[in-house]
Formats: sequence, structure tokens, C-alpha cells
Amino acid sequence: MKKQAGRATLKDVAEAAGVSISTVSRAFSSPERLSPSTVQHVKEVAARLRFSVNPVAKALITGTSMNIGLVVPDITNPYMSTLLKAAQTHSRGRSIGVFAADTDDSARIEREVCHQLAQQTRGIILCGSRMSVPHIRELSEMIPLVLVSRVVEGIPSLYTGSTPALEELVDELVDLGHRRIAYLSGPAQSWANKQRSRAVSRRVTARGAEFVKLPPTTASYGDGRAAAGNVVESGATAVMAFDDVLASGLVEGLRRLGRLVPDDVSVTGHDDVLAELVYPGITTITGQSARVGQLAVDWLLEEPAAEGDTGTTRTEAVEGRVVRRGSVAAPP
Amino acid sequence: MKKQAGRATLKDVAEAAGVSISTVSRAFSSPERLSPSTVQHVKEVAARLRFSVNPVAKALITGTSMNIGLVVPDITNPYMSTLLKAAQTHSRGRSIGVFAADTDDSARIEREVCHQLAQQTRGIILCGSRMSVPHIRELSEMIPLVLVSRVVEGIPSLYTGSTPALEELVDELVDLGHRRIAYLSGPAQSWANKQRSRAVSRRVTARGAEFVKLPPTTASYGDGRAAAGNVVESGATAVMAFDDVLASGLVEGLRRLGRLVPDDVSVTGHDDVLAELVYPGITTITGQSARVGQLAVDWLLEEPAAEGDTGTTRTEAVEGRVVRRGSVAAPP
DNA sequence: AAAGGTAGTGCAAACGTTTGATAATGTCCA
DNA sequence: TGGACATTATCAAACGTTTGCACTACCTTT
Repeated sequence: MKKQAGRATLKDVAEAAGVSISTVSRAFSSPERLSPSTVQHVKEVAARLRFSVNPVAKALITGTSMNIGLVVPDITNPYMSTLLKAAQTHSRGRSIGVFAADTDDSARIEREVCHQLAQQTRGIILCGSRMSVPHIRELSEMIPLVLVSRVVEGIPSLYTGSTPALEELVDELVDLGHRRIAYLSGPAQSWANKQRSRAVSRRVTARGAEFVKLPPTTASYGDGRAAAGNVVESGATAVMAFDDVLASGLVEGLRRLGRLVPDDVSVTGHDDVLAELVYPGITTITGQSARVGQLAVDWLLEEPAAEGDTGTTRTEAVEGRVVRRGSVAAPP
Repeated sequence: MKKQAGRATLKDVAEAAGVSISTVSRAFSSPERLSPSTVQHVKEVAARLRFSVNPVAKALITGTSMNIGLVVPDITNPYMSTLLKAAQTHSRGRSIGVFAADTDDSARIEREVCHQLAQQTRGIILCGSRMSVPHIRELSEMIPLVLVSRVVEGIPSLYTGSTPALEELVDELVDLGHRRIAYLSGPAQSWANKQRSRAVSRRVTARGAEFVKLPPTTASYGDGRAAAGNVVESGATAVMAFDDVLASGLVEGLRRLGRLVPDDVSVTGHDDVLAELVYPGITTITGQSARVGQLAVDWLLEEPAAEGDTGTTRTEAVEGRVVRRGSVAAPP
């Protein structure tokens, strides 16, 4: 916002059109209360003056802005950038602006950023939050929230449900003959990571195979590559990674150690981003980031309607499907 | 912004502290004009009431907000998401918020979005703008602008200068024996695309080799893969792609046609994103997106200082360097 | 022809700040 | 003791909207 010499205000338009300020305001906000001729006249003058209502003044008086916040641990992750794109595009259609914030995987930054956003947005979409439950609760007292990839009782939550798909994958591996299956963990504080780890662990042991949990990472390509050593050492013949970024890195890391995927070790990912780009293509689970992003926006904007606190809060899993590519085979 | 029952205002703090509204305001904005004891007292009360200044009221009165806009053609492109991350992180350090907008490669959407942002931000970083020069000029009358990956006379512009690096690459290819070199175009309206195309074309012909220009694409992975047919048909033994995303797709497309990189055809990219992730690693040019993002924020926030219109507008190229990986070899 | 509606418009307060002008305290010196 | 001068705090206007209420015409009813 420049101290712009000439940006037309309601007052300018009112004077030019020979009507009162309120009339101009109404011509835009509730034209049905004005005579059609007045509306037309005012709008013409307004167009001539290139007038458009000042969103910050409007926000101040109405107490609600046309912006939402989207906070993510790492915008560089294709899952997140796809989600952002969908959320933003969807919001634009409803003339809503999107504040994007990257927390760099830090709960502290996340908290700061959310408080800052709370004062100038109508709601926040919190993706893969690393914050403690009390902190999330506290925040939700101040501002409508929609959680993505995390579930907190009493707060609308949205995530990709992948337990069935993960089990399907485990079964496939076991059936192929794998007796020792590893899970390559993502960020330690990630709710989704815990879910996936648990789903895999259970199914693997249920099927009578051996489960190995590989230590937490930051879900970056580099960490995936670096994990190759651990994988080899673990003796696992198949590794299911937290996500595709990690899986891609792992494939490259294994290659450098002279291990080929899928001949020497099978690898699976999650989210279906990147999985197609690398070679061999990685068998993965669709993350539906675009759909999730769009849904999150809808929920956030509808939420006030559910003000009645019917006691039922929405929690929904967008189910992921297995996508088979070339990274899975029988053990050597 | 909820119609929150209790969000403390200056007035509340003033009453609780037994001072006037202005005093509370000054305790935060210009504490040196108050006695130290008053400041301390006010701040204590404010903290107790969880007060923090309402940014929208502040923006209204001061006529300048603490937010900037960042608009990009496609946030999904790793170059852009890295840039966004850097810009956002850097802004946070200066307590500035970032509006992110994805224009989906459309000049029309870009224009709409910019006008909307102009009213609630202090400036806009316009990346890879597809808008016409007059439209950009018009916009820059309304709001401070910093252009990225595009140069318009009179407006601060920032881009990765890659002509020398591209020439280096061309030389390398020619020296390896390539006699027919193709350039795989990016988006038709992209300024950067024109620059790169021209640089390559000139150098290739200057070195006595044949130049082939492959038709525009959207710089997506799919388009890169689809371009493989054209490449084979063109008879080129080396192709320099607009960016890494395109290059990665091309490598995969060629593989599907039974052509191997680099044995059958050499491929280069641009930006050094993704280039490391695929196999074989792609020889590319660093895009320095993080540095560019950070610099853009600095320029935008400093710009008012240059209000004096000294006639010199800043235009700077962050020079890209060649990064050699495995995608280049002698022709078959 | 008086009473009652209704449609169209204007007035003025309010939103939560900032900030220039102004008043209320002292303190110091003659 | 009385002024001059800092120092510190308050007043009130302003930013650009929205919106409840009041007002003016004019049109129906009876």
C-alpha cells in the first residue's frame, strides 16, 4: 500500500456522483436497496474513477477479512506446494487471498506465525502441525482452524487415510517373499509419520515377518540418500518410506552403495509426488494433495455455519490408493 | 478474524493501566517518548491482557501494511517454491507476511490478482510475469514492484543471468562433437525463455553447428516427456531444455522411446532443482532461487528509499554456474 | 382528505489505531 | 516567589468503510 496520491475512495465517488457515501457503499454491498438507476449511475462513476473498495477498511469495520492463512512445515515438499496451489486457486474463485507461511519444521515458528496470522485472517489451514495439542487448542479459541495431516479431537481435521493402502502394500511384499521389512521414518513430531509407522509395523508382524524401524529424518531428499547405509545395515530386503521425497533419496543412496532397486531391495513411498519422476518409478500411495487443499478451504469457509457446536466435529480421511510402479520386486 | 469475544484493544489496556489510549500506543511505537516506568507498567498490563496491536487498524491509519505479495506462474515448480520459501523466511525475520498467488500461467489471472493484492500489501514480487509491459507499468504506478526473471526498463528487476553459463555448455557440447543442437522451449510468454533461447541459438551458430528450436511447452514434466518425439524427429544429438523439470521429463520420454541419456542423446537443464533427483543426474545451471527470493524481499522493502528516482533503476543478474552431472556425453 | 406504507436516501457512529497539538506536571534559576 | 523550560501524558482528528436509524416523498388505502 503506497501513500498513493490518487486512489479513489467512497467519498470521491460520492462527490462525483452527487450522492452520499452510504449510497455508494450500498451500490456495491446491497444494490437491492437502491433504485436500479442510482446503482447504475454510481457504478459508472466508480468505474470511471477506478474505484474499488479498500479491503483493509472493510476488514476493520466488519471484523472479518477476505484472507486465510496456510501454514506448512516445508513448502518445498511437492505435496505441500501442490496443496498450496489447489488451495490458492480455489480461494481465488471465492475472492479470498492466501497467506503462505513455511515453518521450517519448527513448532516455535509455527506458533509465532499463527498468532500473527490470527489477527488478519478469517481462518488458518494448519498442515502437518508440529505444535502440542494444548497450543493448537489455544489457537483454535482465537481463530477458526482446519487441520491437515493431523487429527485433534474437537477440531476439524483432514488427512489422507492410508492404512488400508499400506496394508495392501505390506501384503504384497510379504507375498513376494520379503521376511524383513523396514519403515523409514519421517519427521519425529509428525502425526502422519506415527500413523504410517504403526500401520506398517502392525501388519508386518501380523503377517509373521520381521519389522525394523529406521530412525527419524526430516523427509528431505538428502536424508533419504543418507539413510541408505542404515537400510543396508538393517538387512531389510524391502523398505517402506514415509514419503516419496525420502524414497527417491533412498533409491539414489542405495545406487551409490551399489544396491539396485528393485533387484536388491524394494522401496515404496507415499504421496505420489516425485514418484513418477525418478527412475525406476516408485510404487507409492496417492496423497490427493490437490483434493485435500480444496476441501480444507471449503471447510474453513463453511465452518462458521457449524457454530452451533453440535458436538460433532468433522474428521475426514481422503483415502489413498496404491500406485504400482517399478520399485517393488521379489527379494534377491 | 473472528468476532472474538475478547481480543484486547488499546482501550482495554488503557483502562486497565489507568492511562490514556495514546500512551499505550506510544508504549509500543515510540517508548522513548514516555517515562521508563510508564512504559514498563503499560507493557506489563498489556502482556497480562494478551494484547497485541491490530494490524488491520494500523494498516488503515498508516496507509501501509506489513505484508507483501508474491505472485508466480506455478508454485509447483521447485524453482518457485524454493524462492517462496526463502522469501517467506526472510520476511518473517522482518515481521512481514507473505501473500502467495499462483497464476496458473495466465496473464489475465495475474493482472486480477495483482490488483487485488495492491490494496493490501506494501509491495509485490512478480515472478516470471506473463503480463504485457504496459500492464506492468500501470501496476507499478499503484504499488512498488520487484520483477524476477524478467526485465522491464524503469522497474527493479532481478534474474539469474545464464548467458555465459549457457555458452559454456554449448561450447562443451560442440567440443564433444555435437553438430546439431536443439533448444527445448519453455512457456512462450516467458521472458527468461526468450533470453535462453537466444543465447543458445547465437552460440550454436557461432560455433558452426546447427541450431534447432523445439516448440513452446508449459515447462511441466509431462510436456518434457511428450517432447521426446520431437527431439528424436529433429535429429539433434543434444538438447538444452528451458529448465530442469522439462529436462527430467524429456529424459524419461526418451527412455520410453528406447533412447538413453547420455549415450544416445545429451540433455541439459536449468535451475538446478530436480536435476539431482533423477537418474542420470542432469547437467544444469544453478538458479540460485533462494538467493533471488531473499534479494527480492530486500529490494522491495528498501525501494521507498530510492524514491528520489535517480533515473537509475536496479537491474541485477545473479550469475548461474554450470553444474556437471551425468547427462552429457559425446554423440553416438 | 387524512392516515398508513414503502421505497429510496442521508446522517452519524463505530471499528482500533496513529499522531500533531496541547495541557499538566514538575525543576531550576534568578 | 515567579517565570522559563523540559518532560510526560492527554485530546481529538483522521484513515475508509459499514450499517442502524431517521427522514422525505410518494403511493395506497379508507
